[in-house]
Amino acid sequence: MRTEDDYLMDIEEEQMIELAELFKMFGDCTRIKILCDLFDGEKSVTEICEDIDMNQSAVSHQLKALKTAKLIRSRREGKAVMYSLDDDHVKTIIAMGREHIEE
Amino acid sequence: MRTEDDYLMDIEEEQMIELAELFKMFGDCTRIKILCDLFDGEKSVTEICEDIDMNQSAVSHQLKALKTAKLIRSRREGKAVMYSLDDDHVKTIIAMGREHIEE
DNA sequence: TGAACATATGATAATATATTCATATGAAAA
DNA sequence: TTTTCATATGAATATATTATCATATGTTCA
Repeated sequence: MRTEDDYLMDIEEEQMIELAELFKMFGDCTRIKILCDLFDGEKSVTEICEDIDMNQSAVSHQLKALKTAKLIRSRREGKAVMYSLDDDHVKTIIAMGREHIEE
Repeated sequence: MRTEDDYLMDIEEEQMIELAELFKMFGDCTRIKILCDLFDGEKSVTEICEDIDMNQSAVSHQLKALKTAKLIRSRREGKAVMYSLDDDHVKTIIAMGREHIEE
């Protein structure tokens, strides 16, 4: 039999998994660089590649991951695809991280 | 020759790596559970194991990682070792994460 | 239409990470 | 002082993750 407690525990479990998935996005150097790069505003894939000095394929793969996590969004502009931050919390989270490591 | 630009880039690079390392700590389900569990305050390893339903060895390994990242601290009390959060930013970072996933 | 540019994607290989098991260390109590 | 309880740790295995390569898709312009 499934008690209400079990149910609540599963909710928490689910949320923990989601939280971990989210923070995983910040836990990779390439992705963090992309996010920070987008602090300046919307940028094309090519621009991002140049800024963070990474090849196009690697960047595209990570952009996809960040988009799936709803941290960035994209729109096409001619040949280019422009990416930008899609969540105000991104800056806050990274700012908190910076404060932590600066201690 | 090493220009000042290179130097500054390396600083950023270093900080990005540190940031990613930090967020990696939040990017694992077991560790997130441990951190959230410690929101209640100081707990022994045994308590944590029970709360998050994980075996002692796995928990100890992750506690070590969290401690190295300076997110938690420990003190011995008799046979037990008590762990607690070591940084105010932890709660804020997780709170921001929660807000993100609740949208 | 096809050449040129920009981006995306699947497969693979290299690397990193987490859990488990066995055991070591450390403290307290019998 | 040896038994028991609590925690830590090294090694091994299993799994996940990332970058790279080759190539596909999509867009513009000659």
